[in-house]
Parts: sequence; structure tokens; C-alpha cells
Amino acid sequence: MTTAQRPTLEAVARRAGVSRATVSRVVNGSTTVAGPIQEAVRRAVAELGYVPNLAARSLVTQRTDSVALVMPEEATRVFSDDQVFPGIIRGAAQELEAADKQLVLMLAGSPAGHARVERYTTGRHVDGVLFASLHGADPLPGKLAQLGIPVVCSGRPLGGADVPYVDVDHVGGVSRAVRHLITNGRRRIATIAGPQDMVAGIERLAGYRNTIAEAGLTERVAYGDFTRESGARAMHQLLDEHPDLDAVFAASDLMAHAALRTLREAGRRVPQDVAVIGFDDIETAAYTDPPLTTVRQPIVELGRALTRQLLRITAGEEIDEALILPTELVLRESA
Amino acid sequence: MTTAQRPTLEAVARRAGVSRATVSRVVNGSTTVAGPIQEAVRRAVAELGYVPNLAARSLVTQRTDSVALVMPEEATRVFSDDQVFPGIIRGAAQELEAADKQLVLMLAGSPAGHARVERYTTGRHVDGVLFASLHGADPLPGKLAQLGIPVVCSGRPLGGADVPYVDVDHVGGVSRAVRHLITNGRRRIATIAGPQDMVAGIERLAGYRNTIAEAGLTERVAYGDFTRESGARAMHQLLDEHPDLDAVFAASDLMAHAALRTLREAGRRVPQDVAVIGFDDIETAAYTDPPLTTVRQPIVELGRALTRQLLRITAGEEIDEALILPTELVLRESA
DNA sequence: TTGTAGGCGTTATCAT
DNA sequence: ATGATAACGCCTACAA
Repeated sequence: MTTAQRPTLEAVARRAGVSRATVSRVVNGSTTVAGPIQEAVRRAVAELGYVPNLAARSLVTQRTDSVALVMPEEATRVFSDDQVFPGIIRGAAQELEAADKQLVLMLAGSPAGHARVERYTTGRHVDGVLFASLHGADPLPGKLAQLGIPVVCSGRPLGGADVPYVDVDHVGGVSRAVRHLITNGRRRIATIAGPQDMVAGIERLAGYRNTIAEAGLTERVAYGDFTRESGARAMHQLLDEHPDLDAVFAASDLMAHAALRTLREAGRRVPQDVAVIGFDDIETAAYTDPPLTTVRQPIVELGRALTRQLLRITAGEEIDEALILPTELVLRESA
Repeated sequence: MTTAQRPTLEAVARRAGVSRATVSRVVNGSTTVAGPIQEAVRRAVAELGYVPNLAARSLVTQRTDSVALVMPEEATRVFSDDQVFPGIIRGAAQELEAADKQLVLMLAGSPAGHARVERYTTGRHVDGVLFASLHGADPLPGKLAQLGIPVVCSGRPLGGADVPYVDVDHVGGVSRAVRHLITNGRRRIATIAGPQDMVAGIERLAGYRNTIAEAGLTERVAYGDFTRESGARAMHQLLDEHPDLDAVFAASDLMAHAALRTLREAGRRVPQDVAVIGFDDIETAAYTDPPLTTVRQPIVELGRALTRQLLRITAGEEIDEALILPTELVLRESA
């Protein structure tokens, strides 16, 4: 365990026979340094294996070159099968890597976790904060924005906070899905809605309701929380309350997957007796039986867009408060 | 955009009418401060909304209170459907939260990414480094260990580096799976192996080979890379080369899932004609048709164990070089 | 128990 | 073009 003293600017300077300032200039790519000296400094850096101390640097620059990605979710839900959070992480990681910034991941399911996130982010230990999904009307994004800390949310923040956000076109996607069902002759179309304390749940239900109402049909609603278990429960409930249904739009692929199975167990054929459409287009959707027709949302792209917006803010640019990414109906065999 | 100057120790000290040192003591929970003074300091902290500047703190303490979780994978693979990486992230996040440390996530799929990770971690910008899966004989873990930087790997590092690691009992799990097949009368047992530049792929194949050899049977091997697509390809190949096979062990659930589908398309019934067992026990495994018998690995627990070991090292404790977590055969209907 | 003062490794502002 | 030198905000002997 040779805790080799890591070399400092000072050490490099001595070795190269110059001052610390000059080394700093070379390290930071200033052009105002003579060729031969640059050369010598670079050699010394290489020989000593010098790496700048970020703490010292950010102490003076007031930047940390890292951004936080906050997931205000219970840990169990963050990494469920739906790939939403992983997709956002991946998109954010890609963009951040390109910008040479570090991704600091913060789960904040518990109240204690939420407090930690608040302390950390308001303490300006990151250059900006990304929120991946919000529950209810979380005041934190607004508070950060007010402190002048760059923030971007995934999904319109509930509670009317004036914070920039990126989202996918939930309503448009759902609307296309429901119209597809109608076009194919379905008239008794039910929905398994998502949780109503999350924008995604709210908007997808709104999309269903609008379209059903426009077509003069009757709504049939059961609620889930995006998970398979809740989807199975909701499907049973719908079957009980509306045994005549001929189509189901589920607000997530996981719930749709469970619905598929529940319908089969109940002796209904998909799509002959009941058509099913999901939302997300997770990888599994292509492998269900029958393969699932679903609304695709560009989730990795969402993560990237989120990050690009944040980087724009930190660069002092003005950005639109809302950025909506398109969704797309993917036709397979379930509807 | 009121970039309110954030208060410093100095400001709090003035407000509370004490010295910086005293404030520091209170903030860091020293007991050697008189009650009333503590009280006053706390009030000043609250009123000013003081939050310590971590950069300044770590500059002097030489600690960063953050640990890196490195995923040396192409981004597309890190967040595939198998939930392995998300599970590790989740486990690590849980333990780190308990220890009040920050999780810095680093994807390092590209050579450039790998270089970035190397710079960042060797530069001691984190208190320790966790590796989630390694490809081939990556020299980085060994290098970090030699620099005295705490490291723990998920999976035995290839290339004989002397680095502590945590892994699951691949061989034991596979062995149990294959013996289960044999017990049920299967004799022409094939395997879809994982990539042979990853320990998980290597060990699962070894488990298969050992058990097949012990039973005096003949091996039938095709290779995949843990993904569904590769699983489908491998299954086709096995069907071509060994049309008589009566069982398949796939080294991942995703490959098993694809095998299930490929077998059905080929007119084989599962499990009557061909029994199938997977590895992982992803959520989808319970929803395949038929539900998948598989070897469960405690993936979140792996992430937690990984992190606990690292925290022990940073605390100066001695730890065993290897920690192996048990796997378990989950019987469903495919075998 | 409390305060003083030095230093952690950089960057940035001046001179030179 | 290069070099002193003063911050940056905090912790921690050491002194009182």
C-alpha cells in the first residue's frame, strides 16, 4: 500500500524548471506559452504522472464539472424492468461524457434521501441538477432554480414551478394508439392508467380520455402504478367491471404485458377478442405473446436532451421552457 | 438569477460571534463545544443556510466522500434488459447512501471513456473505485490497487490481478441446473454460453462442462453474448448441429427467452421436447411462455456487498480477497 | 473550551 | 511570455 504522494503543480514546476503558473497554463491549454517550455512541462507532467487536484481547482474556479441526476423514487422502482431510468441515465452519461463532466447519481426515495439531495445540490456541489421524474409537487426543482442553480426536469413539474423541462408527447402518442383501436372497429376501449401523482400517468390518462370523448365513446378506467403486478390487478378489475371490453390501452408496457397474460388466463384471445396496446416499447415488447403493439418513447434521447438543455443553461444560453419529443406507434400483433 | 453569495464558515462565525474554528467544530459534530455556543452556531447556520463547501473540505481532508462505480461496457449493453448493471447500481447506491457518500457513475465503453476513467480515478478524485464487470484482462483495477486506491471488482478479475472481488457462485448454480436436467431424464443437454472474455461467461460454461463431463455426457456448445439476438442465433445453430437435443442451459435469461421463442418457432414444445433453463432470474422470467426455470443470482446484494467491502477497505480493515454469494435454482415450468 | 494561524493545490491578477 | 502572490473555504494542530 504505497500511498505514493501524488505530485502537485509545484513538483512539476520544479522538475520543468518553471513556475507553477506556467505549468498551470500549459495544463489548461493556454496558448501564451513558448513551444520549448510547453514541451518541457508536458514531459515533466508525463514523467511524474501529474493529475490536477479537482478539489483545489474547483475551490478557485467555483465550478465542479459534475452534474447530479436525481431520481426521486424508491430504489425498487428506479430499476424496474421498464428501462426508463436506465435509459435516462444512459442518455445523460453520453452527453456528459462528451462535455467532459461527471455524472453524480442520486437516488432519493426516502425522505432522508431527499434531504440529502437537497443539502448536496443547494450546497452547489454540482454545476447543475437533472431530475428524472418527479412525484407530486416536489418543491426542490423550483428552489434550486431560484438559487440560480441550473435545473432541468424530465416531465413537466407538477405544482406550477417555473422550471425548464423536457418530456415526450404522451398525449399525442396515446391519442394515436386509441384512434388506431377505433379505426379497427373497437368501441369498448378500456385503459389501465398509471399513477396519478406522476405527469406520465396523468398525461397518458388525459390522452385516453380526450380521444375517447371525441369519439363519443364511454371510458373504462382502472389504475395501476406502471408495474406488472398492478397491471394484472387492474386487468382483473376491468374484466370484472366491464366484461364486454374489446380493447385495452395500458399506460406502460409492463402493465400491458401483465394484461396480456391475464386476458389469456381469462380465456380471451388477443387480439381477436381484445386488442391490447402498451406504452414505452421496452425490449420485451417484441417478445411477448403476441408481440405487443405499443407507443414508443425515445427514452435515451430524452436523457440526452435533458442534459443538453442543462449544459446550455450552464453555458449562459437561453432555452425554451419546454421541449417535447415525439412518440411513435409501433404496430405489432396485439392490436 | 440571484446568484446569492453562499455563506462561508467565516460568515457563520461572525453571525454567531465565535471563531471559524468553533463553527467548524459544531458543523463536524465535535463534542468539545459548550451547549449555548453550539446552539448559537446552529441557529446562525440555519439562518444563513450555510452548507460546507466540499471542495474546500476535501482539499484539506484529502477525502472526497464519493466513490466511483465504473462500468467498462458499451453504453448499449450497460442498460440492456437483464438488469444486472441497474441492480448493481441500486445496491451500491443503497450502501453508499447509508455511508453518506456520493455515487459517481462512470461508463467506459469507448477507449476514450476508459482513458477518462483512468485519469479520474488515478487522480484520486474519489475515495474508492468499484468495477461492475470487467472485459478481458483490464489492467486498471490492478493499477489502482497498486497506487493504494481502494478497489473492489464484481467478478474475479481476469489476468491474475491481485484485487479483491465479490462474485456469485456461477459454477455451483449452473451445476445445480444441469443436474436438475439430468435428474429429469435429459441426456442430450446443450448450452448457449456467454462471451468468453467475461468471467460470468467463462465460469458458467465451466459449470456446464464439469457437470456434463461428470455425468459422462457429451457437450453441445454454442456461443452468445448474453443478449436476446445472440441467443436466437445460437439456438438456431444448436438446432442445426444437434437436432436431437432435449435440453438447453442458456447462460442468461435473455438468451433463454430467445431460445424459448426459437424452439417454439421450430415446432419444439417446451418443456416436453426440450427443457430450458436460464441464468439471472430477471423479472421477465416469470412472464415468459412457459415461465422460465432459471438460476437466480442476488444482483442487488452483489452491489451492496461490493460496496461494503470497499467501505471496509477505506476504513482500514482487512478483507478477504474473494467473497462469493450463493445462487439458487428457481423452478418454474420450462424445465 | 475556545481562538489563532498555517496550509491543502489551484487559478488568476498583477508585475516584470 | 513568465513569475510572484493573493485568494478560494475549510480543517487542525497548537496556544491560550
